[in-house]
Amino acid sequence: MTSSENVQNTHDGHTLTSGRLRQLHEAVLDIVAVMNRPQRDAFMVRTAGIALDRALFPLLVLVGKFGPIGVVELADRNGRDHTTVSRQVGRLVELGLVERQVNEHDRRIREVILTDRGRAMTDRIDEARESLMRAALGDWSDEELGQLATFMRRYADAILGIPDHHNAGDQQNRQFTR
Amino acid sequence: MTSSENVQNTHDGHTLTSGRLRQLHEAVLDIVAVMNRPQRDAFMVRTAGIALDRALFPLLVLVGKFGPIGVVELADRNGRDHTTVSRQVGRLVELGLVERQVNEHDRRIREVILTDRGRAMTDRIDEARESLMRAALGDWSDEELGQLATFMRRYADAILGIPDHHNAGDQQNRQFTR
DNA sequence: GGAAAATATGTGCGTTTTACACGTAAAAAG
DNA sequence: CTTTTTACGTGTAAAACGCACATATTTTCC
Repeated sequence: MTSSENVQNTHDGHTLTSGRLRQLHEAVLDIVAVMNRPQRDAFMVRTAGIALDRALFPLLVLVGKFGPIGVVELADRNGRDHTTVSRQVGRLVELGLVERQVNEHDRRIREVILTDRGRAMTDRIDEARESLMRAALGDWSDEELGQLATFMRRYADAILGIPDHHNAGDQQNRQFTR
Repeated sequence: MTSSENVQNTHDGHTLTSGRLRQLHEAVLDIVAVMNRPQRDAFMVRTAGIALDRALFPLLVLVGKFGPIGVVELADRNGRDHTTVSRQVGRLVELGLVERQVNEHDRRIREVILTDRGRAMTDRIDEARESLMRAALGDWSDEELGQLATFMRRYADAILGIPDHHNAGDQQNRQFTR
């Protein structure tokens, strides 16, 4: 049952070697590692010139990117329980960086949106990130960048499409805490 | 200073539009979101048939992928302080999933490696992940998959290359806690 | 139309996770 | 060979987190 030569036919006749998938997974792990580096956030926040709790930074960025956005969706994108995110949003409100507003079509949803101050901050963060990305990707050709972006988008959509699923709390909702 | 038409020349004459970079960043955010979903880990762990604390799972996978690996490097890949990871490794040792061994050439480093039991577990996790990936990427052609993997690897290397850097704690080592 | 189920959000509260301060040991730099 | 840097670990206290539970709104279905 070693997987070194494991090959499996897919429904439409293509084959995916384990090796290729592992290679892909390894690259993704590296990317996630970089994105999860706290120093990375720290640099951006410092550039933006504002002190912000570690846990709040990714939320602010997500609100900027995907807002107006509900707490549950925000929690999903952030990989945290919605109760945790709810509290963190509360802190962002206190800091004057975001606001809540009831969704027009579904009054259960209290959308989170950036305030002017929050927008100013994410703008500076975007600039900092863009600067870093330019430095990292400066030697890529325009065509290559286009292909990269296309593949990334397509891959993201593919894995986003995996049924939320498998996991979907069954037996108990409890997490598997030891 | 709006960025809608912001274009900047790079050292070798190419241009990177902000739009393209933003598009790329958004895709990366989606990917990271999926990877960070706790339910995802939960599913894998359940598949592997063993209860494992949430925080321990990513470490086990990293040790399997990159081990033997030192605590500091593990901490970097995991985006946590090395003291945190040190303790978590201790727990993995207690669970009999990993072992520590002093590096032969640098006795400061206590490499972390999988035990047979740990390897058996990561093998099952790998199978579960592979199954998910096949489901998600089953309709990609072999050529496309190759390109995807290549681009991912190249992008990972590019951002891994960003000097650890900018951030590098200066004034104080203290994190920017509020 | 209305009961039942599903979804979105939020608070109480105990647990888990995390990082800073500090110390030791080994290697690298000078 | 002294100084600096790097790797690792423990004490301690705070931050982050999630489950149980409750409310409000929408959706489902008979």
